[in-house]
Amino acid sequence: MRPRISDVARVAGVSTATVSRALSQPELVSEETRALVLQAVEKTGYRLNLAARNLRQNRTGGVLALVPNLANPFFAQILSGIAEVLGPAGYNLLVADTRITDPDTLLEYAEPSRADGLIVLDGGLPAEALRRVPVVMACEWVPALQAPRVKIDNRAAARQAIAHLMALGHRRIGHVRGPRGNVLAEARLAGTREALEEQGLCLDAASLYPGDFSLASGREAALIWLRQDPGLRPTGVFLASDEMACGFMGEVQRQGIAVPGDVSVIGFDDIELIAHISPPLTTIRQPRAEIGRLAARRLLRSLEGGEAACEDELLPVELVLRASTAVPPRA
Amino acid sequence: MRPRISDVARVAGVSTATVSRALSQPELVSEETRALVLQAVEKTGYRLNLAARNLRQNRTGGVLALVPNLANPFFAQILSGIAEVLGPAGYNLLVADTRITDPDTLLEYAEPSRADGLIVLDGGLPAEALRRVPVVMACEWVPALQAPRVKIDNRAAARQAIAHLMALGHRRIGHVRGPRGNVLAEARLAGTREALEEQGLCLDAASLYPGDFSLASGREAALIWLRQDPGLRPTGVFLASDEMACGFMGEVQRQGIAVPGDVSVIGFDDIELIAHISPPLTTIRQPRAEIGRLAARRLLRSLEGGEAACEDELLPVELVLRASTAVPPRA
DNA sequence: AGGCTGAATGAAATCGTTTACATAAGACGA
DNA sequence: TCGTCTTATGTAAACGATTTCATTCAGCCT
Repeated sequence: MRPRISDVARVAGVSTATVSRALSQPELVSEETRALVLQAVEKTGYRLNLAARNLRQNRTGGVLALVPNLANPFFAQILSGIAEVLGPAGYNLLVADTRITDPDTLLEYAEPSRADGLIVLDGGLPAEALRRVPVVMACEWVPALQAPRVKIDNRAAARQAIAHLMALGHRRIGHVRGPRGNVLAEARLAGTREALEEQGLCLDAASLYPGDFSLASGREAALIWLRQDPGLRPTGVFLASDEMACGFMGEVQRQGIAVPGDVSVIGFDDIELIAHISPPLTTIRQPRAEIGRLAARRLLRSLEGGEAACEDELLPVELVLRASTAVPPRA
Repeated sequence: MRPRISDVARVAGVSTATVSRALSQPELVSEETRALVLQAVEKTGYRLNLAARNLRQNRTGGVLALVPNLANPFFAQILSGIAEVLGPAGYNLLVADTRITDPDTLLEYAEPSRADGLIVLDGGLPAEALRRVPVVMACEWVPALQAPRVKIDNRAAARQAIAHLMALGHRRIGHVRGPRGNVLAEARLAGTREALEEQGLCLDAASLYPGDFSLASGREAALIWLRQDPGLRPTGVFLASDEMACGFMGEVQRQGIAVPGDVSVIGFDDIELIAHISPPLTTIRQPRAEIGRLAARRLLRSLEGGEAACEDELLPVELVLRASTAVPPRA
């Protein structure tokens, strides 16, 4: 049988209260008692039962991350940042994939007896389900939910991407958007529109390609682009995710189109891989691990300090120039 | 205040025992009582306190996955498979990154009061730390630990890759290995050696490149390869991970080498992206999500059925032919 | 000396469930 | 009709910690 706190108490010749204190609030017991207790712990091989502590303290010691797609490397790096902060602070990291988990179960998850707090990475969740515990949103956000958001300025980032293409001399510029309704996709699209309109250009329907952030949808966009009139189609394409940019570039290259000779391509996120393909992809870097760390710290503050201010935290992005963008081809 | 089970009992006019039974073992109470209880639950807004249940039942309801690197998409997909099985079975998925977490904390994690079971994805962990709860190993494995392993036949898979290159006519074949001491890296290297030796060839030192599965190390291997005598260096290279293959191919392409015209490249894993770059990469597909699912099922069996047999589970791999391999260039 | 303070400790209540055991009421066969 | 089962329920004891409150004792001030 596993030793309990009372076994330690007996061996040390003190009460369970003292053992408890010696272990979790050492400054409350005398030095000699503390030594006695630690010795008894060693001797008995005692290990704290977390369920018991959690019950008594009415907490779980865990933080739940709600991820739209665990298989996506993008989120993996955010999780990594979250774990980095949570671990040392004494919290477990629980993860749930919101696409896999059915809505009822999800409701059960976002509950004080499951987790002390929530980090939401999926902007498509129902706000009502998330009101029962402290929440921080990272990257994406649920518009109806009032809670701290740790994110980048997607609109400004998109403008930066477009500005880059225009600075190179591109005038026919296309955009492959993310999924409809997704907050990131909409913000990036809006930024694209704005940047173009400021220069008297406009994003016409033929230059706006559907997409869903996935590789496959980037490829589909390429297929559409390839069918368009070479004299009219965009010479520069901004894609709302690096994955799509990869899919796009791979497909046009296979059809004999040169990047950046015939078309410039710029992505979004700066996932690791795109620096290593040929040509390396120009992109907007998003500090993923940092977003995770910040979100976790923010949540810890809510958990420990009570109610924190609900301001958004905007992280800077960076335009990473590589070899997939260049001046447009001569007509 | 959150309603407790006794509040429900009062409202329903029954005892707490009956409420508990009505909720978790409905077949034990009469139909009318059950209805009464459910009504009372609805009315009071009662939600089960998991900490209390866990304490009483002496379980945690969680399974911990130990991942060597959360930021790696490879593991993300395995996690996805694990989550898919665990959720419906009523278990939480906890994850810990073994590189981030310090060893002491890790020891605390692999503990009955933290998690009911463990899925180990890191072969480099100390076996002693993992003996306190049921364990299943997936992909990688801890040699000293006797526990079920869900994995592929890495050696046979490597032989398959080499056989493919030889069938195309390659005679000078290179291998970029994974990190030293890693069980996967060693198995793939062994398979490579075997396959070559069976055909009277041998893997000489100049054709064995160091690596650590990462993109960057693939690129380094490419730099070495590029410096070697074009008449002597390998015409076909098998890399122990797709990431390395990407790094390798990207770098040689940038130096004007054609793939597969000048050198054939074959990777390992079949991560999604490599099907979309140019040229699409030939590789060995590993069923990642399936590995995760299987490992989770296996663990559930241990948790519920008691001691299960400790046999390894070998999943099939598949040689995926794409465009990065072809006949060797004429000398 | 008496009273007050603060530190160190212990006794016992508490957290919210589940479940072993006891009880009561019908059903059934002999 | 009487035991004997079965079914449905209730009572109360766990589960293993933390924490409130009370107690003891030494030190210090007046």
